[in-house]
Amino acid sequence: MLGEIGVADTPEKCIVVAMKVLDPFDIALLNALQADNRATADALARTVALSPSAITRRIRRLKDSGVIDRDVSVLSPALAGRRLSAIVQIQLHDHAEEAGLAVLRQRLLASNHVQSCLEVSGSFDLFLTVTARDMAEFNAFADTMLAKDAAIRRYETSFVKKALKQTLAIPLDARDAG
Amino acid sequence: MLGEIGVADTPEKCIVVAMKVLDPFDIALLNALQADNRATADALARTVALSPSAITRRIRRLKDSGVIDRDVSVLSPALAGRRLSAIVQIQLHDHAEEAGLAVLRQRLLASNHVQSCLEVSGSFDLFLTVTARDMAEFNAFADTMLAKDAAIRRYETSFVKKALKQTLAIPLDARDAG
DNA sequence: ACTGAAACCGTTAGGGC
DNA sequence: GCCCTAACGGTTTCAGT
Repeated sequence: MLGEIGVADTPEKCIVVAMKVLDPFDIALLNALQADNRATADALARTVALSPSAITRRIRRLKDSGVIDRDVSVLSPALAGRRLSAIVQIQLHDHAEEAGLAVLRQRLLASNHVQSCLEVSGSFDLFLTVTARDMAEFNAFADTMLAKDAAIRRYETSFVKKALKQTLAIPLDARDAG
Repeated sequence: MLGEIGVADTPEKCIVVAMKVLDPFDIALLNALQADNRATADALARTVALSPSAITRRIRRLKDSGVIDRDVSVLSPALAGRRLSAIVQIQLHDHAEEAGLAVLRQRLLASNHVQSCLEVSGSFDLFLTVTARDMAEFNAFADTMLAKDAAIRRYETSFVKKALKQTLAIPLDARDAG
């Protein structure tokens, strides 16, 4: 569905395969949808200066071209607050084999306890956000997923006391237009 | 934006009041909607063993009661990959005044460069995920938001080399019912 | 300069809820 | 009533003659 990024056969234009460029209308639309994707075309038409049908056409196009990856519901932070969230910073072995790393990555991505998994620069290599019902479940996760893994040299855990903000929205502006 | 757990100070925040319990149908619905909130009631009815009209009723109720906080579009990771993401770990001054902290928190939450802001245990106090168009914009953010702030003792930045996974989904199961 | 295709837009009418 | 979808007609752009 979505092309791989940045294989720059053409320097500027290949943001997404089927999507030439994003014009200011697309930018406005994407920002609105990142805040509320259940807004009706009529409602969006009041914000974006387009007709409802033009809105729906563009949304359709943005989705088909893969600019919009998915549409999801976000549960209440209050609900999340009843659970346990942890930040896990992982240091890998310097000479870890790629095969072992691939297995680790795959296992982490497959686990629905893992909310985010980022490769980072610095003294640690991987950065996880982990969610669990309680400490027992987190310990089970750590024991089975992290402690035994041969590619992991060490890891450090910080527990989230309070989530003040969490979003995946990317703020776009005119400079993101093609 | 974020509700305190179980504290009903404002109508929108009191989650469990309007929502007595989540039964297994609600759990299944929430898991489905966290993956795809544009799924039609008919499609959901094939997964969840309920009629389409019952589905829409329940979704309506979950939204009104605040269990579902919001519905959003998530942009392509490929688009995000063109930008710069950073993890910023912040250590506050031991004797920082609450007033200064509140100002800092508010400024961080108001910035749309800040994707997540978490209070954590451990040697650092705050945990940020920051998105910026490029290094220049990130530096501008760090200079204006972090470097000058009196409440901040020090901060460490790790740059995201590759985002392998990012979601806000909370995996629910039968034990979350009741 | 002319033309035809393509990509837009906006307005409609029909169907569901 | 509102909402979504599909189809129609008008406008602009641009390549090629």
